[in-house]
Amino acid sequence: MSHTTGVRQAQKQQSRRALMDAALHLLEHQSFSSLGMREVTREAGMSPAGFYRHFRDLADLGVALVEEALASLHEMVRAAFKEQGEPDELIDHAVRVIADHVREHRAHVRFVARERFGGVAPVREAIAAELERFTEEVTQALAAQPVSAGWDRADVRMVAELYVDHMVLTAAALQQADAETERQITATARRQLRLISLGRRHWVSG
Amino acid sequence: MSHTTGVRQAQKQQSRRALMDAALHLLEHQSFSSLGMREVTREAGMSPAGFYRHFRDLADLGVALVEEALASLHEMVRAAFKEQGEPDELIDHAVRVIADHVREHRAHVRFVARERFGGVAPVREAIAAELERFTEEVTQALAAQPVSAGWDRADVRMVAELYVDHMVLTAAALQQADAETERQITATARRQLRLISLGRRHWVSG
DNA sequence: GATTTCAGCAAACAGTTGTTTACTCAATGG
DNA sequence: CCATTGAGTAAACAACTGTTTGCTGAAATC
Repeated sequence: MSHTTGVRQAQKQQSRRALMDAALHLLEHQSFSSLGMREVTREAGMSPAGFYRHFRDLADLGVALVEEALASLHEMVRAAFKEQGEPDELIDHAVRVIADHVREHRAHVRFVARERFGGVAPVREAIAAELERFTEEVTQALAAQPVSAGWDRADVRMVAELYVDHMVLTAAALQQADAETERQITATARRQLRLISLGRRHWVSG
Repeated sequence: MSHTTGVRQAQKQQSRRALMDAALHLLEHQSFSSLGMREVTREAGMSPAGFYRHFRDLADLGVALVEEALASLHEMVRAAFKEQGEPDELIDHAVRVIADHVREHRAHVRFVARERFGGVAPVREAIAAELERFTEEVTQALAAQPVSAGWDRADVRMVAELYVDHMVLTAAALQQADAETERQITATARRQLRLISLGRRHWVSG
């Protein structure tokens, strides 16, 4: 067990984490385009030049953050759609899952919400690409539901976009809310989802 | 007519406009928190010190931009709700009004979309306050419609938030779209609004 | 017409920025 | 054990930042 190889890689990855965590921490009070790389390395306890061993750019680090932040979403939706029960119960469950996710990954959520339309093109585009994949996944899940039987694919996709946008916006609102505001937001979100789901059941596609 | 008083104020306001226009122009490629005030004065053709004759802060200028950008919305919604006709026609009209507005005020729309969750607190809060007033206005307009007869005020408000969020998001998407993408976005938006309006008609409040 | 006001300027201020250079020294692999 | 690799450092770089100071000259006031 004394034969340790890969120690070096582990140390490097630890530094990389430190940089990303430092950035994530600083991003709670500012937006990405105002972030300085000296600022990040300072926060991470590293010398400025060391940064270049890990990222070419700050934008490069930003893209890494996007992938990290949105990776967990895919399994989230998969789990949410596997659930079974009354529509209202499914909605309650989905909203609860989102609220939990935000509470556990506040910094990541804030970052995505802020930079979705932010000023740094590579980051913005990475988020768009990831949300696109996400929307496609939701589209497929919705298409498999009995309610969508006989629907145009475009109509299913349209509903998926509505759901995804609503979810992202709810997460963005939750991320900056205290306990009482969180209650209000989730209550409203549940009713909005119920209204949308009502519209779905009465939609005639084609 | 040679007796010119107020010339001074007019010149000052012209410089103020130049500063705001310069900022607005720079904000097409970056976000507000990365904006420098030397950058703004340079773009406006003014010396750095001159800035302080008009604004205390860059944030101060940002808030002024928010008010300018969202001022026109109020008359927009008033006009849209005064219209009469079939629900689908109303939706088509509303979407067209939004698309026109975005085309005519692209920079303002981009600014609001970007800074709604941006990194500069005073700007973010000014947008939130203005959108809140806007949502309240929509709530009242919706409450006056026959469809909302007997509804909880909270339910009406919930629908208003859904509409406003959807409108802002649509505008944000349109602002960075070419002609073909614009067609797709407006087509989707129309269907989404129809689905929501369908949900409204089948909602049982209370 | 003399006096006051005040928008805008030039210059200087101490800090900070991103990037490059030559370096150290521990982990690696033969 | 010895040579190589490469993560992280310290120092220096020109360029830029926001803000203050004293000034100029045209518009405003009396």
